[in-house]
Amino acid sequence: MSYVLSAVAWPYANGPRHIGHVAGFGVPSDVFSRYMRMVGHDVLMVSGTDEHGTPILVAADATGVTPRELADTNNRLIVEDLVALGLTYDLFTRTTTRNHYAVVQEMFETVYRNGYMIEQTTEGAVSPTTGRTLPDRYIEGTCPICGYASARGDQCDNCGNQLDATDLIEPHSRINGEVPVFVETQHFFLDLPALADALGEWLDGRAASGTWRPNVIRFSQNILSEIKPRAMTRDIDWGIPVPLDGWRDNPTKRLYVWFDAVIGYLSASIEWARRSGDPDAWRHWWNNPDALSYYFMGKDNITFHSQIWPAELLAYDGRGVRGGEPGIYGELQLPTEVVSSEFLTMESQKFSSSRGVVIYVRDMLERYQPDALRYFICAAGPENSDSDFTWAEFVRRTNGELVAGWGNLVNRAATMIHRSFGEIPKPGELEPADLALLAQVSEGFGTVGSLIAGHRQRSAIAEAMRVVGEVNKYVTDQAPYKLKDDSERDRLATILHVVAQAVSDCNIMLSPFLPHSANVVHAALGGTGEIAPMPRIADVHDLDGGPGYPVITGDYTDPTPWEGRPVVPGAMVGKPSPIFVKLDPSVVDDELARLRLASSES
RNA sequence: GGCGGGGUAGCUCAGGUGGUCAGAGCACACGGCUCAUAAUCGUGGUGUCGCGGGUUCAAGUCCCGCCCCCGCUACCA
Repeated sequence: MSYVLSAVAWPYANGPRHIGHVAGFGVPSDVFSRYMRMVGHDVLMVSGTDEHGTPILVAADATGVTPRELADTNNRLIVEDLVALGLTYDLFTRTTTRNHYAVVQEMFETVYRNGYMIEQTTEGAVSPTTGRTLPDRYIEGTCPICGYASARGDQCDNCGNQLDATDLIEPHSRINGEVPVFVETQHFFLDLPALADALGEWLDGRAASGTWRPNVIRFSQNILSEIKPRAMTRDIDWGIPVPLDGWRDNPTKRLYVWFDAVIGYLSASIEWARRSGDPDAWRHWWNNPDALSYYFMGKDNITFHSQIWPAELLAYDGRGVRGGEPGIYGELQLPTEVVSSEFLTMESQKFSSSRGVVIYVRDMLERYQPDALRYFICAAGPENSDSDFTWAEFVRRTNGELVAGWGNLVNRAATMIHRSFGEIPKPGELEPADLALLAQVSEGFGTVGSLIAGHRQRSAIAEAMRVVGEVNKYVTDQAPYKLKDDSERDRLATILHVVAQAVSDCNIMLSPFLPHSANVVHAALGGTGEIAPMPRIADVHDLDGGPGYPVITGDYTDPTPWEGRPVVPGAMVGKPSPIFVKLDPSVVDDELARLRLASSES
């Protein structure tokens, strides 16, 4: 068994998250982590909210609060949403903890000492009133090539040409309309070319493993060919101070949000260890060459996980052309696999909070069961290509597959057992049909498991549902409801025992995908305790004297093994109530009307 | 413009390394069953695999050209 790090993308705390976000990083990472625990690995699943950077500063200014206040609000919203979805983080923290600041600064200092942070002078746009850097994207003007009036500082959306902000005719800030001034400014650049060979070697090795999704490895190798130094500091007053003399106390220089955000995987692991009582426990996942690490995200984050983050690690380890020595954390391991998903669209449109094309996790969970959303994401999510969320498809998947396929099987099984015996009956001698069904279910664990391990969750859940279909077929074929004579009582007991066993096993097989209902099904068949662990929110103190904050954590030790588990004859089976809520078809029109309203108001 | 992904039955989509690869689910039709949230089980598919060339004994599956859709394009998380 191995140490497995589930490194889940850090949701940005400039607002609540929508279902596209959790489809990309949330649910897939949780399914994977739950499964890996069930097969016996030591899983550490960490993440948190990413709270630095210009967008949060801008959003805070717009609403008249401090960036910290804005982050506090959104951090708690996001924490509540992710817990409601049942995502089993060992620790979900945030980037504004003192622990994170210290880890980030240690990374920077070591990378700097090893010679991979180079100081350069650049020209940047700043707001004359605030003195803050204006990122190119926040500058608008007329395109010097085609004359389009709303070209951005980085490119023109009309003619597609790449631009420099200084090229724009009549440039102005998209934030407040003022004319930016261009000034010379000093910044630290991560010397990616000095790390390119090591990065390439690592990527080649990962490519050779054949386990990465093809588009992810291809994209990663592609961007390596145009690698150049990249600024890791900003002219901004919201972020982590640069830990060097002359910079540390400069209120206008901070580390780039992406430099610090990816370090969150390490800092969260360290925070988890410190809270666990064994402050060095994180080293099992980070210093151990045999440990495995999987990074889950949407495709817009690939660059940062297959280039920037590994480059930071290589620089920290001293493995670039300039050599060097690791810092106090020792030699840190690079990602085993970058598991990127594509994008979910909404009724064929790109999600857009500003245009009202969106459904927030919170709104979804207020109206529908968390496992209904999880089922949709697992069965139809953007795993290897973009996929579309439509309300019609959501209702169809829920009613036709979850309710009619799986929920109904549980219900018919429990009803028959309850009426005939009131408990799980003792089986008589098993007939070939009984053995054949149990064998199919048993094989399902191997098939479904290897699909989850290979990040093919759509196929995995489809296979599990196919097994569910086999059980439904068995019930129809054996027709236990026709066995009413006393002379048939033994056979009836045997069939219903086999059904109970098969349903119980399917439930374990589905539990990584549908953890909430797994516990309900388990109880309906007379089981005790929970077979799928659930996360909880804990309000904690900052370990180093900062303000307190909520975290997601949980006890996921002693997992249900990934295999069939004998049902216990004699366990009480009461009259069941439906597991899943069947949706009224009017849901489609109602939700589409809601969507139209939201987009017309925006 | 560059890079990437995609165009397969009415709909949603599977189809690593070329030879049962022409498929699944939904929808639809008919039949069975009645334990179950009218749920379930069985039977039924004559599709130019975007278009045009090419390689090959053999191509959705490889090569070239073209058309269309989508995403990304990094100091925006």
